[in-house]
Amino acid sequence: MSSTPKYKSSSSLTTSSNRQDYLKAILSLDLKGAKASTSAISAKLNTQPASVTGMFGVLSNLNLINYIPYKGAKLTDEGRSQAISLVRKHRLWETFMVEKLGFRWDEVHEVAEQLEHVNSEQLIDRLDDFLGFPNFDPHGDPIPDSLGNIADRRSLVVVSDLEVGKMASIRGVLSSSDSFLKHLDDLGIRLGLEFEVVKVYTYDGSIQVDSAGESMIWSRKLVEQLLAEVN
Amino acid sequence: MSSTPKYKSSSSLTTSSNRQDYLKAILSLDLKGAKASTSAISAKLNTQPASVTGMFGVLSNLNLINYIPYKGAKLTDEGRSQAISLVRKHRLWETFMVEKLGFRWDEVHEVAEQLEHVNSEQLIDRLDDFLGFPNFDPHGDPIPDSLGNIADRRSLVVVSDLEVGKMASIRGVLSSSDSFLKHLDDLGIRLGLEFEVVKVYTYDGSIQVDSAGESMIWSRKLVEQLLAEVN
DNA sequence: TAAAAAGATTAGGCATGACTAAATTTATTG
DNA sequence: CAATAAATTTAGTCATGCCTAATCTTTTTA
Repeated sequence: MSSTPKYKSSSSLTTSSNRQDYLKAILSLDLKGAKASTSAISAKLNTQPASVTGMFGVLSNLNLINYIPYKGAKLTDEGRSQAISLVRKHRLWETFMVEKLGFRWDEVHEVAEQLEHVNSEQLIDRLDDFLGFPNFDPHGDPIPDSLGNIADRRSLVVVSDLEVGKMASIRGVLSSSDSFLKHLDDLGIRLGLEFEVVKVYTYDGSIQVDSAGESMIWSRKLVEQLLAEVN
Repeated sequence: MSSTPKYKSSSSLTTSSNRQDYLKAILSLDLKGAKASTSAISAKLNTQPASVTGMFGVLSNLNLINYIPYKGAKLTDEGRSQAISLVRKHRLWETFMVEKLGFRWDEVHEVAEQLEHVNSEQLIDRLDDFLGFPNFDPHGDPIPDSLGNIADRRSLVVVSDLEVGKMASIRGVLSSSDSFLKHLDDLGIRLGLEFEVVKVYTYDGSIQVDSAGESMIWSRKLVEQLLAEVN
């Protein structure tokens, strides 16, 4: 006798936007070293734990996760690959909105949540090209490449940790508060800005930098929230 | 006694992507002067007429259409406004894909169908700005502005109808066949290309044009498929 | 280590949107 | 103008995902 499956599996080629959200949530917990429990996922997605149990059954049948009741879910290779693809899309769209459309770094998340579900590998690869194959998004988070490889975020350093004489480029921020981003705007500090650390004032932790022939002083509070990539 | 509504109305603030598709289909028929019958809509959306009847009930309760059973549907002001907003999004995204990402004019429709459902007026207004507030999409169809005004497509002319001495810019095509678009590519004819009609050869209908200091001859078959805006 | 608390799963519903088959209305035509 | 054909609507289902309430498991704690 054939065993009846506990959960119905849908046989579509593409993973629905809904299911993709679950995969992304599981990946996000996994990267933090946390267990993908039904309660943790339900908190992330604003649903009820019971709904998560149901979806775990579906994703399990689709071989996107390995799910052991009461023990949480783990992404399969295919599930992880799809989740990383979503992260790639999300971060590329955020980069597009900030760099090309002039949005502030804290305004783009929600819209990117929608854009990431647009289904076209060609679109995203061309967007990647259009943006110059960036390695990091406006928040300093690494953008996976088209093969799913993720640059090491550790290659970014907080500007306050840079030594005198170092050349570097602004890549992201640790804080996305409105006042902070406005302040950056006022000082002309944008993504990609190249600069050299000229002097570090140990008295108050501020540093003097040269950028595009101009010299300025950045406060300690400022440089502790700025991420850069050493050139 | 209170009358029970024939169809349930959902009380969400935003119109679901699904319902938006219906509004767009109704608008499209309306612009062609055709009646929005259940069969016509079902053909457009690849569904069954019975499904359309159901959705007409829903849209009617939401005051997005006026629906009289057996008589078809008409958009209300609100319904029309939402449909036009979709068309705007669709055509701006198509323009973006062609002009910025290098897609061909016949490759962009399906992806734009997805992008048009991204919900953010700010996003689309900034995209419009980024693209330079274009009046026509790559197919020569007018792009509604942020207030819903649509330019008159009649301000475009087929290049074969231009008179000698006229300055004009390429704005679209009548055919989107692969071979035609490749041919345009070969000749360096792109959207926005400015040119002047120098001579019309009545013998075979070909015309001589000057563009960016260069002179070339376009065949009759070619110019009958090209749309331009007189400068 | 047994009882209580916390977490997860099952059971039973509901809304959205789609489908098929049957019934009804409108249009066509002999 | 009646009868058939075509179009439309109604009735009854189904899949996806969500919810609440009730029932397990697992973990904590006395």
